[in-house]
Amino acid sequence: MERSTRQRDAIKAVIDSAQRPLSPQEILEGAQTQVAGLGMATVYRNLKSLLESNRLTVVTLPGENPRYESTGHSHHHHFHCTGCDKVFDVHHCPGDLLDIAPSGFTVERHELTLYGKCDVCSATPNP
Amino acid sequence: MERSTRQRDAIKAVIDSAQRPLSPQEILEGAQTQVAGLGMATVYRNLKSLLESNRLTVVTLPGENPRYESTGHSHHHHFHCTGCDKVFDVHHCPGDLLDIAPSGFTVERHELTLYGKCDVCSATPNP
DNA sequence: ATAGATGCAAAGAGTTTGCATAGGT
DNA sequence: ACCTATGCAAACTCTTTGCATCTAT
Repeated sequence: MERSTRQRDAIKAVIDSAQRPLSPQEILEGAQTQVAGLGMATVYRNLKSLLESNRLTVVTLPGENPRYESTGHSHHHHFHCTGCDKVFDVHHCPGDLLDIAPSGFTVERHELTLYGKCDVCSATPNP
Repeated sequence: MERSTRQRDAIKAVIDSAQRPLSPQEILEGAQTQVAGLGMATVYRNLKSLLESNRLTVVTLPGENPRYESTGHSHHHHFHCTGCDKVFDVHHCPGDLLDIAPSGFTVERHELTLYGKCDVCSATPNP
């Protein structure tokens, strides 16, 4: 069975407490404040097992390396602000996308990313 | 100015004639049928310049390496088959996603990816 | 003739894996 | 005691870059 180690607990804690998806590097640095000698391989191994058990979700933005966030939250999407480059959760969903796939195709799930200006950047014409 | 070479022409031709986004490897293999000695570095260099001049679009799917497709296809989305791992264009669109973003947010564009089984994989219970 | 383009190989960046050891159960 | 998890380093994959050569203009 899966053991509870200081490393694993630290990694989970960093991801769970984050307000946004984190890169492996950010996760490493965050967890290293609790477990000094933590290595990147351990981060990746834990990310992998967390992903396989669906406790983690990958967030892939164009041109950027993958980021990871806790699955605990309900189904949601992302809003990528083209002004400040932050990524926000969007908890609404267009739903019912089964009918837009070509006939014969079976839709299992979907990912939606919105691009635009967040509330702050919308209110600030020129940063 | 930009020169017209056999390599560049072959690379463009492969991408333009594809009905789906292609990986650098697929582009290399396709273009090599026309230009035997073509190297991967040349593919990447051309992808880069095509991207910079907006003649190409990156398609970045979670957990996948980037794929490339020619710009100028009308607005569409992607369907990622979890069976054969190919990516298909989806020309329908749920449209009108402005209202699902938080208030104060301005939506400029959106990306939608469907996951499931393509027609071939849907018809083949066990590969 | 000249400057951009190519091919090769080496270099980078990110991620994975083999192996000996530490540590949870 | 057993056996998973870790740390380190090497291996791997994907992408970029340096350099000599080629070639379109």
